Amino acid sequence: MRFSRLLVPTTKETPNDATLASHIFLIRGGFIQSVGGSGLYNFLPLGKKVLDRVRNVVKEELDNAGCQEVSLSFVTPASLWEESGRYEKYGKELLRFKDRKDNEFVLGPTHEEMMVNLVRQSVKSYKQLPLNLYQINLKFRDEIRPRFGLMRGREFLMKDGYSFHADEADMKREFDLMEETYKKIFTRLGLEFRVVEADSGAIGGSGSKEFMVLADSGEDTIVVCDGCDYGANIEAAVRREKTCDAPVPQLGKEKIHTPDATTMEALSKFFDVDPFYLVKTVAMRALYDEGKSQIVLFAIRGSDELQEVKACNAVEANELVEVSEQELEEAGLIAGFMSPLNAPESVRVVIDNALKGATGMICGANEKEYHTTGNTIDGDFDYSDIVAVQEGDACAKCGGTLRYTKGIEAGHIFQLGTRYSEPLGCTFLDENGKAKPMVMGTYGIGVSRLLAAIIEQHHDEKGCIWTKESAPFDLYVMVSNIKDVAQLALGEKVYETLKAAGIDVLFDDRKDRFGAKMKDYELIGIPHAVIIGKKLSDGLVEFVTREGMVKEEVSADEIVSYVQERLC
RNA sequence: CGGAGUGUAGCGCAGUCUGGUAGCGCACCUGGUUUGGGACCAGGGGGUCGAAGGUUCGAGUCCUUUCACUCCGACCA
Repeated sequence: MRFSRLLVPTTKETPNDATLASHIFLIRGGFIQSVGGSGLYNFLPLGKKVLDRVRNVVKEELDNAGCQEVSLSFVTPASLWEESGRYEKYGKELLRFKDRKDNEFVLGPTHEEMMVNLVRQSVKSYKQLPLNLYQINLKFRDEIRPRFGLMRGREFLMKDGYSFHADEADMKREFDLMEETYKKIFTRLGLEFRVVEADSGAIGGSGSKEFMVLADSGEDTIVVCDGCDYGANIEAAVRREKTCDAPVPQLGKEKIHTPDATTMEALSKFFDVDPFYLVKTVAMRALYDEGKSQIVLFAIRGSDELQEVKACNAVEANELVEVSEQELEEAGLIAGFMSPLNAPESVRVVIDNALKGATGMICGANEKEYHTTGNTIDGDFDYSDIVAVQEGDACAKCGGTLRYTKGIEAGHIFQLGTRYSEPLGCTFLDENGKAKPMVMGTYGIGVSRLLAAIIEQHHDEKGCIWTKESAPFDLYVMVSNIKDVAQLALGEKVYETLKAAGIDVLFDDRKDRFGAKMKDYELIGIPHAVIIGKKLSDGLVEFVTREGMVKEEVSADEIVSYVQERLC
């Protein structure tokens, strides 16, 4: 491709809303273009090329693993979503609309329902199983707050795969195969990543794993162990039960006047006890289908933090929202002095596993300006793991030290079981002619997000540094001064020869000066370049490696074979 | 959803306080010079000043309403 013919609107200036390297360089490099903000982007020729190359890597590895590509309608009938029960569960992120006949539709944010619908219509026998179908298609999620360019757009390209099995064991086999396949994909793309245990979110199911591309700018916090290979999203991370060196407070069962002790810190000072022996009670409103809701008190140790996703799962709510003091009062609760022990009947109580059987605990009294001491937590409550693992906690697996790191969720695989096949009636006949729901797995990769992830990991202050398999071109060839007949002639020859040899070359034949072209090269970030310039009079050209901007002088006569050698 | 901010040329911004015929940089077009680190000179095109209503002889500027976008927060009671 000749640069003079390519639409690459590179800019010197940074769009004012871009803060992340990937966002800045993808826009400045002319890969993508914002569509009036709000998380929508156009892919320009360079961006489309990268997208296609990444997509091809994904497709090749999946096809190798025996998956089959399909393409489902992006517009999906609302009735399917009602059938699965997700029409409400998914909430406001579902973009709903009506057609001229007043039929309701949604733009697919993920396609479990559609794929199950496809399979239930065409698969009837155990002989047709297992089956792994995927597509690489647009998705739309009406995000609360789109940001960071391609990292969290509303419309995005996603690979979503679904597998169908006769039994649990076969589904697990496929799940492991997908984990291996995903590792190959991310490795080929040149990414440093970590596979971690995860929460299943709105998709549902159990035993899910996320593929986290490690980057400080990642939106997810992941917990990793120094001692073993344990890794988990903070939303799902577990730890070895915590202990406290400070002694159990020897206070009898009493009600104490504690006027200003409305925070854990103040309470800890007031009684001079470690927060470990305080009960922190967090009130939240749990939202359910059909507008139902309930106030829930989550009780954890004062030294812990509530993990909201875990808490939400513990009460099987669609969402947790905060509760105003007024609402608390109406429910018979007093902010700052709440207790799970004698809570009003209308509120639900969930107690963290770590508190089960705890003694000597200090709690609110459910009475203004009073706390009670000497409590033992042993009642007949709902117990659940609802705390956030903290840095320095001990690994449940090996006892090593856990620490936080940041990651970009690039892939997520789930063991779904019959979560969708059952309500949607996706059954098959087994060897005995009995109808059974299929056992499913589902597997996603954020393909457009991967472009951002690659740049987050591979860039410098000057621009992008694409990895071999993601680069928009294999090689960039620059003629420094196109008015120099010898330079131009060599450039044309190198371009044509390498192109014929199957190398994808971007040939910079623009009239611009050396500096401007160099800036563009560095911004666009093709892995290697050949620069034909002044030294051609001495029979020399330069071979450049974008990573580190390493320049090597090569004889002009040998440059073609040199490039072929280096690019293989 | 709460808080803050911004809407003026394709992009980045000034002008708004104090009302008087819309400006700068980048990008773009024409001609010329220049060619190893985002060149220079000369000329040029491009605007319903987010939208609606109001005040005024006159509104980008003041008032009211509204829409959009961006940032921060979402929880330790």
